[in-house]
Amino acid sequence: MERRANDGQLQLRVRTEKPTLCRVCPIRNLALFEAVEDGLLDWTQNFRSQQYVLDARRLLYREGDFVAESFTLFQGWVMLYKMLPDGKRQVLRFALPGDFLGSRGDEIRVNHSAVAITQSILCGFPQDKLNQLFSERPEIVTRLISIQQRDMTQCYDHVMSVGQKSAIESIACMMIDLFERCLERDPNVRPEDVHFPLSQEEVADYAGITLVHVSRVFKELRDKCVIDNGHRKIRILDIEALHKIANLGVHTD
Amino acid sequence: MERRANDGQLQLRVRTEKPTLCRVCPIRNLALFEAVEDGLLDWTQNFRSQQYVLDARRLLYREGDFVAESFTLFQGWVMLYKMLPDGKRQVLRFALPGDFLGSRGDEIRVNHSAVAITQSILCGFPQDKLNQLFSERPEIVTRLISIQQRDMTQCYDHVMSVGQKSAIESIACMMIDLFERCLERDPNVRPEDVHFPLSQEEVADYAGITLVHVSRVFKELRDKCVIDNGHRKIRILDIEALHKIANLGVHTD
DNA sequence: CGTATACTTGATTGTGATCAACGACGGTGG
DNA sequence: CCACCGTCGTTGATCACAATCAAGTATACG
Repeated sequence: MERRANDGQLQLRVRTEKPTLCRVCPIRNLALFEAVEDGLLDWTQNFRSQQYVLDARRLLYREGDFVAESFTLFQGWVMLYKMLPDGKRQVLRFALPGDFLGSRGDEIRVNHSAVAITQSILCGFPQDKLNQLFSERPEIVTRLISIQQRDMTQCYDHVMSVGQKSAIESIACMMIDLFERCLERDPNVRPEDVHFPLSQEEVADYAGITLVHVSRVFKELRDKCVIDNGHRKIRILDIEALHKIANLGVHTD
Repeated sequence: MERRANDGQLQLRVRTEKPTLCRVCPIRNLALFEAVEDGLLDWTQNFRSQQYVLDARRLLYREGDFVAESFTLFQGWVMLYKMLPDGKRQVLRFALPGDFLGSRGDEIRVNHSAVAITQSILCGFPQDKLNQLFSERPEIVTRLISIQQRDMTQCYDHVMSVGQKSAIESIACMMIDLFERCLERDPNVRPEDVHFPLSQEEVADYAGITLVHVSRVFKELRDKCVIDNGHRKIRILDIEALHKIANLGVHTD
């Protein structure tokens, strides 16, 4: 194995442009503040420390770090992963706009790393302010619990996929999941315009197979006109076909 | 494939013996009420609906069910799993005494099933009472969030294990995890007395390999005097050796 | 004592890993 | 605009880990 030495610097820049406002946030319905009533949004705004920019390939945090801030991903794609001593990498999750990247407070180390796939914008919430917010607005706590439970559900699906499905099934599942999440974020987009900014290596490390094999599976799917792919670009052509391949369970919700 | 048709009835019996008291609960330090101060325990007690008994091999709930109650496992082992249409099963988690089995309320279907491995006792909390409890005791919400985050961390480790590790590494990880959790629950037990009431098929479905292969791996570990196993009984003989085999990451926490 | 469940072992197969080389594309600097 | 280089992707040959198929033995349990 012995792959990339994970030497990217932590490089979260404070965003210099005028920060966007919670009040008019286009992804709020997906995010932690979904539960907040409109009149309160200028107030919750104050609990956000900064908006940050994270360039592609830069680390948001690294396995073992103490992270004293949580984030809502506002724009871009962020990838969560873990590494083994022998250099093998497992991708745990692809975070899309609206997703909450929560730490466990500054006294506990995170057990995974997070890196930007594309240039990303994040809203930062210092842990202490977040705790204060939680104690004052119980509906936000309820929302957090519900977000965590959804994440757990997705993680269970992921375990199922990696543990029991064949390479092609696993990849089909993954494509369907990402596709649906993209549509959810941009309901008006034409399905044929949806694309994922992922390399085959990232797909491989998510699905628990090798990048060589991903290439072969992609070729097969290309030949069947199910997907199209190029340089860090994957496009779904036939979502129905993917569903047939994916071998989904009955209650994937 | 085409395995067992998952036809066990849901069979949660109300426990007839005198219910145990939260106030003197031996596993409270591991459970949801860890955060509750002693003086309040008689009060929290009232939010518990019943204590239940679930016999071995009986289902607590089934994938797709609406579950209107959450549980704290008081005694026994419970297994969470999902199934694929083709009969493949993925075990998601082994719940041990003190673990919280939380539903998402009665309007959302659970995406996995739960079955007792050994006869188990569970404390039941109806969702509405739980919500009331949460609104009155914020420290319990904090505790729930922290439990969920720990569960997430463990699920990430599981994905890593299933996705990137070899069969023997994956099994070694699993044994270490269970061993540590057993010691945590019974700090005074002699390590050589710890054993897991698991069949090789359950181990296989957790690690994402076949039961035949588990048998071969177990034989290898037996030959090296690392574990000992028999009829639904696995015993750790050499935890150090397991650590060497397990290929653990640095920050598994 | 008989039957079901759990486990073992051998033979064979196959999916996906590994090794290796090459090709395509995009970005950068001259 | 072109040459260069690094990243990304493709393809073929070979290998290995674990799956599958198939019988068998032990153990628990009624």
